[in-house]
Amino acid sequence: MTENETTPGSNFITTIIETDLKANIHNGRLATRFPPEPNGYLHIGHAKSICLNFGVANTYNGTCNLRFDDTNPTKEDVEYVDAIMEDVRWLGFDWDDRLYYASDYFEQLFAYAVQLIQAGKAYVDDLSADEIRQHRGTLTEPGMDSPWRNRSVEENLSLFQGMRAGDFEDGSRVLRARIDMAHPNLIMRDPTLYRIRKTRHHRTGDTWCIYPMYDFTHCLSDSIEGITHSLCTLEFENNRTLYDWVLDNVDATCHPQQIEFARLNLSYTVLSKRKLIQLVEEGFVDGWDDPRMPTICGLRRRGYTPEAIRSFCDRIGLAKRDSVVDVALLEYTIREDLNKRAPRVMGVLRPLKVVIENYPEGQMDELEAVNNPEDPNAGVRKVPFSREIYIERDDFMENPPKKFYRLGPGREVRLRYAFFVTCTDVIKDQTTGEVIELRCTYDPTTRGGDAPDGRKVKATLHWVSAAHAVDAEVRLYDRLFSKANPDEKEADKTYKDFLNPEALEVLRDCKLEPCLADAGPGYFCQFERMGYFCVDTKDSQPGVPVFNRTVTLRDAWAKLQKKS
RNA sequence: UGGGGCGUCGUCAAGUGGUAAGACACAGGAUUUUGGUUCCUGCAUUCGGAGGUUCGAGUCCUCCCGCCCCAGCCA
Repeated sequence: MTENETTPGSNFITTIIETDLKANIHNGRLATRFPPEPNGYLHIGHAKSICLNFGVANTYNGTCNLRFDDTNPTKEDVEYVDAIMEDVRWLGFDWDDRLYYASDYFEQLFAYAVQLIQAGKAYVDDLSADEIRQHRGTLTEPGMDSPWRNRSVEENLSLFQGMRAGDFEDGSRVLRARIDMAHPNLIMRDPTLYRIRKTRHHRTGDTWCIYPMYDFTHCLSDSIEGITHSLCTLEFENNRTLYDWVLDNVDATCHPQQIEFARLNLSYTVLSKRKLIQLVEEGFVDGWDDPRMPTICGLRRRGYTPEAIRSFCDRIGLAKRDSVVDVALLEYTIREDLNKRAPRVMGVLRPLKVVIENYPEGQMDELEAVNNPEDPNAGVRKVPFSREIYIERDDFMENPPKKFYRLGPGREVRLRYAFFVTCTDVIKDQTTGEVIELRCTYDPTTRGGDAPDGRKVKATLHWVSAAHAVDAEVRLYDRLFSKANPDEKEADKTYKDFLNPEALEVLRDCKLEPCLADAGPGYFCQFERMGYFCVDTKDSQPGVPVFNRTVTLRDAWAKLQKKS
């Protein structure tokens, strides 16, 4: 990847980093980390964090670790760690040998907890979860000390060892930091450090039955790894006080700086893990990699490229204010990337048969077509033309309105790279009145698409020779929600009520150019005038391709129609 | 109404006391064998509001308003 693709623009975090580097705060060292919990699939919001963390490491000659924050065995699974690694790699980032797991630090973390107990700064509490909540107080009232808050160091030590040894049941006791039950920041009212969970962990198995909490684990993991700047999202701002407290009250040598930034919100989509899970589990989509999903694997299957996603992340900026980025920007970045790279091909999605009456039966012509007008190196190809072809149903109107430039009775248009044709007759279904076929004549002197007499035509249509067409299924994808902010409160409605029924339309008798017969997974192209498409990685079979629409082309005509 | 944050164009976002970048979106126009691409043009006399300091304020001060986060043995 090129330098500027991974170089986020200047923002408040790069400003801090540059200042720190200049001041030699960490001996000129920069170390970041991307710390996902392996309890779900990565989505475009994670991509923002990945691009930030790996991006600044690249820019400032630092390092970025991949660390799994796997401290809650009830929610986590190796399925997710594998998927996360695949997605980070696919996005174009490399952690070299710096792959870590918080669970690797369980023994060290336990020792740090013992330090806290020995210093009288942590205690074993026998209160139930309910009682702890009741003792916590409220936003405006101070909490109350637990009756177990003043146990001796010896008793705490022995109890904590007992917790580790499995002597107590889940939920019967926790280890708590001994801070201040009247602290104005609720996070600091004797936060839980360890809980008992007799659950098998996907990496440590049954070695442990007590597991450290996020607030205790994260800062120490950062410290152990020598992280210099610990970048996280805004909802952890309150936790920073505890992050610093733990590091200040234990003999940690490295004290990273936690900096919070606003998480990504995208219009017309939801990004909360809880909602994404619901969409999958309740069958609103076909899985985590459903091309309608904002997950990395969904976007990948949809045809988004790593380059486009990185470009998007660079363009959205970074700040501390809550914001909603317009999904149009994401669509812009994929078009921008594919425009330069996608080969052009003709594909008729909703076919309408056209017979060229003055073109000899049984004859065939091979026309030369440019593979990509944006890329001379892409070369040319031959496209077969014959008496019977298909054009797009939307490219013909029996009673064309004012600004409709395409085909109509008696009108002449250009078939791309082929000939000028004029519509001479419209054939309809006797009973339904539906247009089922068009009769045209062609001008043989316009071969290639230019008229020797210099006459012009208002439209150029894509087409496919009927005899040579490849039949294919094409899936038209669109935005998952029809409402810009699906989370906005509206009388007894939830985001699920705003799912866009047109987010998926399956077309089964599409006619594609013959060169697409062997297109396999990984192939992407532009169907001229229609949009960018890619071969579906799951449902496509050799010889029977399935294409996914990644994004439409910008469409001035559609915009005009919408207006009227 | 405890504490922590945040308010600059429709949407993101620069700006760090010297006279409001850029991008997307939108609207015009030009070129075009994709109503695509590309190229031009327009798009905040004003920075949540009101006062104040200053020769000068989006930037500093005061007060007010609005939004977000925190009462998991989740992360």
